[in-house]
Amino acid sequence: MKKSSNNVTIIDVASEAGVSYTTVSRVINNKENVRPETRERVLMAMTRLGYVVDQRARSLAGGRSQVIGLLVHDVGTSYIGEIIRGIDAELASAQYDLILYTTHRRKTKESAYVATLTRGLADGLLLVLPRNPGAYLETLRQYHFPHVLIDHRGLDEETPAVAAANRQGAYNATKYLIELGHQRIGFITGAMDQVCAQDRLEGYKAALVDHGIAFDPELVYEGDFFQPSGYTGASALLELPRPPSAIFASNDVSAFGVMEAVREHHLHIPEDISVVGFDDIPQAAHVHPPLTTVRQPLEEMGRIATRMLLEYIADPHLPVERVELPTELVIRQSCQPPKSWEGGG
Amino acid sequence: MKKSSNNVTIIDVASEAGVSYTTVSRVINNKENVRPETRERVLMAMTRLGYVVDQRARSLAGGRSQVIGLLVHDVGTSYIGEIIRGIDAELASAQYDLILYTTHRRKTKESAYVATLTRGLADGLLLVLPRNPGAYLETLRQYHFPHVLIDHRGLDEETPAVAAANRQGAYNATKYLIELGHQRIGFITGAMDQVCAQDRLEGYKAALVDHGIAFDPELVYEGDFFQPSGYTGASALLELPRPPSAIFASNDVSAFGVMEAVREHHLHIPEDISVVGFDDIPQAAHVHPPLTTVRQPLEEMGRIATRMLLEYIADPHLPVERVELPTELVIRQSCQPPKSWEGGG
DNA sequence: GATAAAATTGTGAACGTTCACATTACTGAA
DNA sequence: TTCAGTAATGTGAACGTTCACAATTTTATC
Repeated sequence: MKKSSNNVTIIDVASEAGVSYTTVSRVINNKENVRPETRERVLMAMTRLGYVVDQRARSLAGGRSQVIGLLVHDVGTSYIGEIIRGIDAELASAQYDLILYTTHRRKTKESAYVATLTRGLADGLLLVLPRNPGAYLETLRQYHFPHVLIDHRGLDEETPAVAAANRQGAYNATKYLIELGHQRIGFITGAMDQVCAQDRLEGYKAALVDHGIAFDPELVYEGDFFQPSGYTGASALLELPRPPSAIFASNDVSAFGVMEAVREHHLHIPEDISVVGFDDIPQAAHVHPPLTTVRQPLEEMGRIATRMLLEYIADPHLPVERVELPTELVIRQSCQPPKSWEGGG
Repeated sequence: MKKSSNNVTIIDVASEAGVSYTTVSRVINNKENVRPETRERVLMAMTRLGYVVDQRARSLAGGRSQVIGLLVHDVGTSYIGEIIRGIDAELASAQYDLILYTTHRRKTKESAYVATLTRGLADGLLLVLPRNPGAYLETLRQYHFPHVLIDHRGLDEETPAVAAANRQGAYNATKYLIELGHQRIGFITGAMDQVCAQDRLEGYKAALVDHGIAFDPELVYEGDFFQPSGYTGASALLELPRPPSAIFASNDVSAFGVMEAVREHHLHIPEDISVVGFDDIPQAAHVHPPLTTVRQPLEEMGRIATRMLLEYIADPHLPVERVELPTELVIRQSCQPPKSWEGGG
């Protein structure tokens, strides 16, 4: 790496301070049993020489690397962005750094990849919404490598995880639409290989049933959480012989697609059709009209997962913890009672 | 770190394959002068034992860490997200990983912090829009640590950098508005301690002058690139005795703030007032009406900067390269000729 | 003032690699 | 067959730490 010539090491500091290198190490790591004046002398020498610890060496020798890994499939979405923000905040106070692994890029066998991670620089791993968690989790568990899942319930009860109350959120949003008077409510699903997408669909169905509305498969369009799927899904729903008076999309981004489709059909939100999203990403408040959506506490999820992970790193034998954070319906201006509705309740 | 017991090292592989550990190292690093059958044997042993290289040891011993650092002040914005996407794509093909450093969090002296970075795991550093580049760049240069600036021109011609043609972009957008017939064009600046914000203001001014329109300081509101500043700026401009017929915001996010303010004044875009942004972040296309904006090739900037950085890492003595990528006016539906305008040109 | 106990400091090895150099094995020409 | 020259492999040290343990100093107790 040839990191310049002025690599001042623990040994340089030691001779500058007139002590052994172990003592310097003790000072760095705030170990006890160092005489105050010695500590002081070492500290002085360190600043005088501009010493800074080499994480690689430290980690190799058995310490912590002070780095945690974050495994995501795509950076750059505001969904991930919000989560990272929470992680970062929590990491900052623990003096940890963050290494980013994106899954979409590797060709290697997933489990082999995870093995690399565990040998790598990270002390622990955060996984956001992994596509095929099986491959990862098994390896991680086998290596006893600290890890926490975000926005995913994992394979079984033995996986530490932080998720949102997806089912409940979808239930409440659907209930809200029903109570506004909607009877035909379209639903755009997320990527159905993901548990959260399944949960949201379930919540939607449950609310219908609980309110005496028959579930109509015709009103459900299988999407994938991306905007185009919201667009095509809504287009299909709007062209039904009996179109819905409201559409509930499984995330905000696909709700934006729905809004686009509605506009192209020369209909207005919320006068002609109500729209609800899920996530409450920042721009949900800033589209027109502002989107009513189910708020997922993304930043907090990142925060809590990080806190859990740091605890596992400190003590790998802590019991498995699984957190489900509440979701909250954020009512904005994209919903109103359907046109045909004659009031009452 | 206690990374499980099954830490298979180069030495285990060596004895499994019946060669010395150096030979294994040679195979791993694809060095020449290894007999094909020996190589084969080592490879077999590696897979059999599930060997995976320890980056920390490799890096310590003088190799590459295969990690580059990314210094940003805030993750979670789609501006950064787009850039990261480009970086990530480029890194993937080079088998590099990405470590994220956020500046807003450290209390330590900036230059001391950078020193840490250079001793850390990264082989090089990418800096996105640093707040006070002086502190960083001096240290980096002094340490001969490979680095590339993104979206910032740096202190002098000696800093490798990738930026966008901010001045030209602002010029063209302003010109576009003028050619639509606008004479009073409001301008919301970015954070004026940043060069890109200064450049955009300059481009705006230059276009006015070139088209014989006197620059009116009353029409310029000093913002900070965030949405609220766009909102308050536009509110102020709209309440002027002679309000502008178009507002040009220095980035998309503040343009969203402008749109909000326009709506609150019960005016319509583009009928009553035209709005232009800068950046072309993904949601610019999805607000209502879709925002006309100056496209900055964010992803490409990340990509190119990364490619440059990797070259510097491979050969630190390469000459300093400075790239300015063109910007492009993306015309959507947020602009039209002003109401009062009677055609002609 | 001697002695054990406790606090402080130092020593040596280890972590898993890469690199410079030394050694051995192989090739082909005299 | 012998010798040089090259290709292939091995050896030893180094990278900068931490950790277990050994050695030393200080403190407290009688």
